[in-house]
Amino acid sequence: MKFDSALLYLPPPLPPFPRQRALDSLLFSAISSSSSVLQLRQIHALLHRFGLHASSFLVAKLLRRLTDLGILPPNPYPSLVFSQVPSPNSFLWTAFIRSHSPTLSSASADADSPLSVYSLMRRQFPPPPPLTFTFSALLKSAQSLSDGIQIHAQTISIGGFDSDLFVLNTLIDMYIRSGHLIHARQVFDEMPVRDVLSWTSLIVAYSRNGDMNSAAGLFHCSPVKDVVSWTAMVSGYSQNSQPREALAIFKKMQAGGVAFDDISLVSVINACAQLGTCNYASWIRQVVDQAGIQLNVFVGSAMIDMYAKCGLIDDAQQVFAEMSDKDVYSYSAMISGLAAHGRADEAIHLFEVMVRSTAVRPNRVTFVGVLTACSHAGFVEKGRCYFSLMMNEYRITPDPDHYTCMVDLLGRAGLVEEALKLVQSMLVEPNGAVWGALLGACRIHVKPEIAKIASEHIFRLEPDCIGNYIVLSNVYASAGMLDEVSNIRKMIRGRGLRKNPASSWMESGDGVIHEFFAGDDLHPRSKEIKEVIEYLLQSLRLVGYVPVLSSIVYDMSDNEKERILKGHSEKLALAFGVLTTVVGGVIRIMKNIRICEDCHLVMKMASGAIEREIIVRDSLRFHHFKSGLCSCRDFW
DNA sequence: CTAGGGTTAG
Repeated sequence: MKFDSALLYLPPPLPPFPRQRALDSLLFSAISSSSSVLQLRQIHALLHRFGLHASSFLVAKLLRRLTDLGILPPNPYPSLVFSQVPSPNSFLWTAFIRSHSPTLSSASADADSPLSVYSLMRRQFPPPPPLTFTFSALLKSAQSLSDGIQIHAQTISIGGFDSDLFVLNTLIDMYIRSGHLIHARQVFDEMPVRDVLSWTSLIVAYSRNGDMNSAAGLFHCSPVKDVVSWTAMVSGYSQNSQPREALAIFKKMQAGGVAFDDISLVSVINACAQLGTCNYASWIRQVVDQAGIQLNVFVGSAMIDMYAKCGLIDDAQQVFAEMSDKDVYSYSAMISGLAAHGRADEAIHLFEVMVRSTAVRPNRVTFVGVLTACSHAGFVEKGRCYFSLMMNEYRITPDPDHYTCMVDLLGRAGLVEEALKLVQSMLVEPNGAVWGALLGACRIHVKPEIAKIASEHIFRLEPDCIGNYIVLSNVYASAGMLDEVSNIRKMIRGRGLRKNPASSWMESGDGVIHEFFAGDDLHPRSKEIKEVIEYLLQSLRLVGYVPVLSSIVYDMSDNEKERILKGHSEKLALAFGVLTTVVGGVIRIMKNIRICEDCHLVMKMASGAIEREIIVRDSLRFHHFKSGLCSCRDFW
């Protein structure tokens, strides 16, 4: 039997008197705008008073509002509300089915599942005709593939809806949610008609799977594109760490005359954060301002994060101050940013303000930020306090990220044995980062025995990560264990790993990136760069600079060590900065590994000698060098 | 009434 679906969309029959219709719509909007169960109960009482509690129209709205507020069965209230309607229509049944959506908590008993409510509906006499919404509600609540297939079968057996665009889109969505992209794709391929939603759903699914090639292929073929599908591509690239592609597709979107909105910009801001350069930061700020986009929590948090990652921590703070609404993301982004810039006191202060004077509750990410702040500043006791505060007060079970912070905190402060004990006491399996933090501590404090333990785990977890081998080799070299050093070298060769070279780079005013490798003379201005370094180091010697030869752990003559130190890539970048930036301007350098002691000393002294602020972003954090001092207070 | 968004460690 087929239904004429057009008939089903007719509005409910008009009530006899206009007065009552006005009352209906008054109550309807009252329900829509109510934000608590108490209010809904009061409205429900009003429905009784006016004899409207049997109205499918109003009760369906009431049920949907209850569902949105999370008042779901097994709470008896929705069923009570429903049961007061003697002959519910299809809309009300659908709302009732929706209210049985399985949520976070109790796996609902079979008798309470949306599907069983649907069977109940079909057993009515005469059965209310199902709507496309009915199947969409069922599909949305499907928890498993078999649920979904069963529901899909129902739509076919009843007929009429098996080729409905809305139902099929929901079906695609169901397959994607249950992780069956291939089934989703099959439905998509067999659909008689597709709209922009069908295309976008699949594009997003592919990009969440990390498959941007398939996503881009689909996007390219899609005959209809709108701001949402374009944004899906931008965010796909940005979430898959392809910021340049994200920006490229955003520019294409603009060129195509598609107006962006705040949601699109969030992904673009994110891409700029990954690039970490000031030019893109100021470009996107202009785009945001010119378009008159409000700094809501999404745009604002993304912006805070971006400024922090571009080394513009003051701008990040300014955005934070400008935001009228702040949530846990905004606070976490600001706290992590301050932590990365070594401004631990401010990070901790902000955390205290947040918990004391706002209703914002910290989450696990917030604590990662607070703990990193402590570890970057060497606040051992404070770090311990926040770690237990997190567990005891906020009932957050520490995850490997939190342990990484704690191991780093203890280990860097010299409590390497305690850090090892902490790792061994973990209830969750330590990951590579946790062991890596411990290994890093062993390098600073030369603990070859513990380094051996850490590296055994880390080589198992991250066999291809070259950095770990190098750190271990440096520990052995510092301890004078030369046999072990050559063993590591053999290991690296045996596993076919290659060093990715240390490099530093700078962005010039026109946005071009200039990259330098240790000891290279590839840059066109290499000759001048060398001259600047020579001149700079010589003048620094006059005010007491002595090369930190211990930064080179390998066995060679002091002259050779000095020559190598001179060629470190951040020194090349510094010299290039001196040559190319305006007098008095900030010199910003980025670096793919950690800065060495000798370069750190040179940066400090140079910042005083040439009266320039120098900001170095190494692989872990920012150093702000100014007037002969570093923001890290020489603790890194 | 189904498609796109922000904070996380070595």
